[in-house]
Amino acid sequence: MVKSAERRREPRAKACCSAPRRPRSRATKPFAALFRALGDETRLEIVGLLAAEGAELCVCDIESHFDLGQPTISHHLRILREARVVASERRGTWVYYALADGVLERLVTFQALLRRPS
Amino acid sequence: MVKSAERRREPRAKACCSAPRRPRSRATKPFAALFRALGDETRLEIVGLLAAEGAELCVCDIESHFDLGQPTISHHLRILREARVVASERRGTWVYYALADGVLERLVTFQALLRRPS
DNA sequence: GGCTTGTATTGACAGATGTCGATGCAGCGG
DNA sequence: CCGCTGCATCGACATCTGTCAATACAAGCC
Repeated sequence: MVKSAERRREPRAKACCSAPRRPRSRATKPFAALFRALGDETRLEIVGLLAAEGAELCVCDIESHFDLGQPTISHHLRILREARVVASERRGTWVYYALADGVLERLVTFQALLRRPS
Repeated sequence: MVKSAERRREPRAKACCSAPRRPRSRATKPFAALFRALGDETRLEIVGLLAAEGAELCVCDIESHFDLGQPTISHHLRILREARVVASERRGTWVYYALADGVLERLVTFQALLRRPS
């Protein structure tokens, strides 16, 4: 019952938090915008849609999968575009959206940050 | 009989968007909460901190890295905990936080969803 | 030119979110 | 017992965000 091994840090010292404010170690910040863009069910579903198609979809195609107005879809697409999650290209009347290059790479890079012990 | 335009939306069938509303293909939804938790700079920095330490940190240790009040840090830690990004354990007076198991696996799973052509 | 369709932008609104100060609560030590 | 320290919760506030209706813009067709 008595856990002999206090993992780290014996609470002997009065102050546990003696660490003097490290210098903002990691480059995690550039990922916040990416995750914020992915942190909405509708947008994530759009991403899944584009991944499932493996190709491009025009806005009205995407819109037809949701019970949301066209301006709302356009709004979400803009957020995804500004986070470089998707890319758009106009062809004639239609604007086609597809997954942007490098999205998977960015996720892999973030994973590496988590994995590396230092 | 037109397809189920439940809302006030009546798609005039036309050229590009004839795709008949696929059945919500992917299981992307469970990831939205994860990404929402990661979609904040402070929280992402906390995650990077715990990954960098490769171990546990008590709240006051974490707090000392930010110019934010203790209740705010506690709030972010709760969000991370509820998204199962971190896990907490009380030992004596202190509560230690560490990266939760399975975070990397969840990211890998999401990547696989993006990678798979269908 | 006008008309029609597809998409983006604007303005407004309710609800969610990040932050703080104040307070509560749990453990430890006197 | 009492006080102290580390952490969580509460209440309030300002800001951000998702949604809509209305409108503007772009490109093709009559």
